[in-house]
Amino acid sequence: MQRTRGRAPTGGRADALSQELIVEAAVALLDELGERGLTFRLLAKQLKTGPGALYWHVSNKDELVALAADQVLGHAFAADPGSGEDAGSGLRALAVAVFDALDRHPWAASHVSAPPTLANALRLLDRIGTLVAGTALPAERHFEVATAISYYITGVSAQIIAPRTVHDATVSRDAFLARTARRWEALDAADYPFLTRATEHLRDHADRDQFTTGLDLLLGGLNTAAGPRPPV
Amino acid sequence: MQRTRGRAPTGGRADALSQELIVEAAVALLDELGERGLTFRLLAKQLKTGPGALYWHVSNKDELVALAADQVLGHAFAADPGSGEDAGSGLRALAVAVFDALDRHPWAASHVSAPPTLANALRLLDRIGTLVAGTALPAERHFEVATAISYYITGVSAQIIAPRTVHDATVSRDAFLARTARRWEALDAADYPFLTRATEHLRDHADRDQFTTGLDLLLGGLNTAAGPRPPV
DNA sequence: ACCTGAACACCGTTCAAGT
DNA sequence: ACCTGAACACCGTTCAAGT
Repeated sequence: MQRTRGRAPTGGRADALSQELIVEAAVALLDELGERGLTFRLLAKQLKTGPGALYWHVSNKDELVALAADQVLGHAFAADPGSGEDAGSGLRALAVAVFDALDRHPWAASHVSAPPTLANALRLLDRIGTLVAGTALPAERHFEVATAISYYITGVSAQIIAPRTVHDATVSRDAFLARTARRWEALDAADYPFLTRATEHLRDHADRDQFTTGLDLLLGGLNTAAGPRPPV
Repeated sequence: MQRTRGRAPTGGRADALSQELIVEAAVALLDELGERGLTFRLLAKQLKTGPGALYWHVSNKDELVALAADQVLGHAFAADPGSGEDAGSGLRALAVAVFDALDRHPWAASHVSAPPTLANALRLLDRIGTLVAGTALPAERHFEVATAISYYITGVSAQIIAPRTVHDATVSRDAFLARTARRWEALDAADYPFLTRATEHLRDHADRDQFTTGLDLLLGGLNTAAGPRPPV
């Protein structure tokens, strides 16, 4: 299970493999070729070994992709300005940093899963929880609220970002939205009264704004839940 | 693209294939064996044909799974009591119906993707939009708010439900939570001040409550956003 | 128009053998 | 302890041939 950590702990060959090295190379391949493009054969070739060698450091492809996605999640902490402000703005900044990190590595979005078990996912939930704990909310609600926020961040990011991994290779985002808008327009207005009038919004929408709209609703709900006390 | 619809439009053989038949059989196999267990060879055998025949009705496995997931989403409408109440309770009932439908078919959770293009996903967003339109919110915000709610429902459901498809075959949910709780306890309290104290909440938590906690926060935020008018 | 099934071009993963 | 690479047991998908 644990296998090697650390890089060539002394006396190892200079070009020794390690889980870090493998995950790093996997991220690069995933960025370039997507999840289907990542292959143990190809990855092994890049690292100048045989496919079997990789299995000494990761137990299978699922674990490898999960580790790679957690690596991407880690980028968010580098971008996040960190605390120093009130809980509300801290949560918002953190959420946006996660969205942006996943936005740059779309294949990762659908692989950040709950409850967290990997290093950076754990860090994320802990940070959210600590911010929530600095709120007017009663202590017994901290965990459920922190979890709800964490689920929103990763779940909604995945909803918005993951579809890109399917289409982007073949059609551009704009072309996809335009085609979808045309399909909505062609629907029967009696069956779909809302969608048939909403197509211009679909064409114009910015993904990041979609994410923050719901986020602000959720964080706004926090104020309500906490009662009329200092802003969260 | 379009291929056959409808079942044996007259003069067809009684046992003729159709997309509906294929999707129905796929749902059954997905329920039983999960996404990896669904195989064109196996599916063809169940339907007493060769694998090639399926490609006349669906273009590939991705499309088949997407259609199967949309089928599952359709179950939610059967369960939903429907309108007759205010927007807030209507949205809540619809959201919970979707969660429960996905809960019964966990493999589907990660395949409901946005923006909607398939029949039931379209219906869902239209229904949410219609409910939101019956709110005090200004009209120009209807689309973004409806989308935000829709993203919450499918995205957070997927976060909560999808992990089960990975573990359930090997370990039970309780065993997984217990193991995760133990890992959290073993973390350094200085690095993870929140998580190390939260493990009992993790063990006790009910998935469905996690979903509704965030949902109520989000819907509560709607009241704030709409100003002090009649409840949404 | 729709079905058949063999064949192609891959995969992830294992494992005996090496160093 | 770690690496090698051939081999196993599959896949999704295609396509010439049938009805």
